This record gives sequence, structure tokens and C-alpha cells, in this order.
Amino acid sequence: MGLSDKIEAFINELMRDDADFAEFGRNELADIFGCVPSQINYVISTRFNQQKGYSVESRRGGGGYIRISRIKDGKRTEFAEKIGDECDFESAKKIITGLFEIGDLDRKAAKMLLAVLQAIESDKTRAKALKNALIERM
Amino acid sequence: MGLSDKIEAFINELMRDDADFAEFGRNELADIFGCVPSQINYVISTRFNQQKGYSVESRRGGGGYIRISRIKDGKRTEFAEKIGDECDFESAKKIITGLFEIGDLDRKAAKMLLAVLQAIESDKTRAKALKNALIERM
DNA sequence: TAATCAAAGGTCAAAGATAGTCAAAGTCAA
DNA sequence: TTGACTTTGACTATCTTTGACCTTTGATTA
Repeated sequence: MGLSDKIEAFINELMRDDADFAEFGRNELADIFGCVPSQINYVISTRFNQQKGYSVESRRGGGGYIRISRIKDGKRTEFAEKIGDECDFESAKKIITGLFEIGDLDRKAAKMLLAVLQAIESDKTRAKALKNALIERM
Repeated sequence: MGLSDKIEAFINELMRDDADFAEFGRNELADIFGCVPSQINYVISTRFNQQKGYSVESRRGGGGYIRISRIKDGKRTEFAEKIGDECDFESAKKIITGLFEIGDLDRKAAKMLLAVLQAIESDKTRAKALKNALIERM
């Protein structure tokens, strides 16, 4: 097993521990494996890219970090499929709340979406609007 | 978590206690965290600036203080006021894009909101929906 | 009252700490 | 041997921490 594979496995272990994300310092990880820091970027870009279903956030400077998290697309698709031709506000609210609870949406986004969905009068339009939003690829 | 993050968290705690503002002495806070006083300014300017929805007042000399308070979201209010009874999708898009550009919305939220707003057929409903979302307090 | 002093807070730039990019060099299997 | 994948490292970008010096304010003193 090559170095990159070992690092990949290690990150996967971290994700298992913390459920759906892994956070670490790039240098710290490079030290563990005795490699150059940019090797970590290589692993991330080849194994944890968007296409494979991950999103990556990072920060430089003191206290810097890299955080890899699984994209919660599954839930979105699942929710989207459940919506029929019509969707009343209460049902829409459950879906948005659900996405907020799994951390797919932050509080601000959830509140705004709810405000918009509430202003829509037609259950048909609401169904279409919510479906579109859920299918929207990031 | 870096020092700045800890100080940020501490100030957020203070705000929770006192509802919508936090007041403290710069040196006092610097002492608590064992850092130079100007570090406090750094935290304030990067985490509690106007763009993030805070206003800061302070006074020097004996009995000096720094007071941070949450403010109404200026840009949002400004945008909300510009919307009339009707709002076509292009106008809505400009507003959401504007909020994204000033960092008020992240990409995901912006995209979802756009998807929802696009699905709305009536310019009247769209106006109402967008206004509601903008007025929504965080 | 005017001058002075001490106690805050403000600014800014340098130094330090991380992470990102990119292309060259290395490896390995077909 | 060649092409795809990996490993390295020099250089870059960004964020944080620190410290020297500046300004404002209130209190004290001449």
C-alpha cells in the first residue's frame, strides 16, 4: 500500500470516529507520515474531492486546519424524491429543518429558505421550488 | 483552536449572557488570555466587524471599555427596502448575488435560494418571498 | 484654570504559523 | 518504453501573534 493510500485510510479512520468529518492540521498529518505537507493536498485532491462526495474547508495561519466532510447529498435526493406535485408549508418546514439538523444547512440559510417557502401561496409552486433547491448541485 | 478563536468564543459567551452586547476592558481581556492587548483588536476587527453584523464602541482613559453589539443587518434592510410590489427573477438574482459577494450568504445558501426564487412564477409572490427572507432576523 | 500625569484603547508593520500551487522527478504496471 | 499515478520541494498566499509607538480621556497638581 502506497503512502497516499495509507494517508487516505488514516483520514477515513478519523471520519469514522467523528461521524461525518475529519479535521486535522496539514503539517501535523505530514509529520505523522513523515512526508512533505503538500502530499496531504495530493491525497485530498485525488481521494476526497467533490466528485467523490466530499467538501473541504481549510484555514491558514496560526491554528490553521483542514476539514473534510461528506457531502449530505444523499439526504437531499431522498427528500426531493418524497415531494409530490404539491407540498404544503408544514411539509416543507420538516424538510428544511431536517437538513439543518444534519448540518447540511446553517441556521441562516434555513431561516431564509423557510421565509421564502412560507411566502409562496401555491402548494404546487412550493413543491417545484423546493425540489429545484434540493436538486441544485453544489 | 487558536487563540483568536478562543477569544472570539469568550466574547460570544459574554454576548449570550448580556443578550445583545458585550462590554469589557481591553487589558482585562488580554490578561485573561495572556496575550498582548492589540490581539483583542485583531479579534474584533476580523470577527466582530460590521460586515458580520456588529458595531463596536469604545473609550480610552480611566474606566475605558470596549462594547460590541449586534446590529441590524444593514445591507439586507437596504435591499429589502428597494423591493417594490413586484420583483422579477433577474432582480432577485442581483440581490442574492450581492449578499453572496459581501459574504452574508455562502454559496450553498445562495444557490438554493436562487433555485427557489426561480421556481416562483409570480413577480408579486417573489417580491413578498424575498422581502420576508431579507427581513428574517438571524 | 492650565499643565501634567497616568490609564486606557488604537494603529500598523514585522515576524511567525499554516495551508495552497505547480512543476519536476520518481515509481510502477501494462 | 510509456503513461498514469505519486512524491518532493521551492515558491506563494493567507491568517495570527507580537510589540513599538500614538492618541484620547480622566484625575491630579501647580
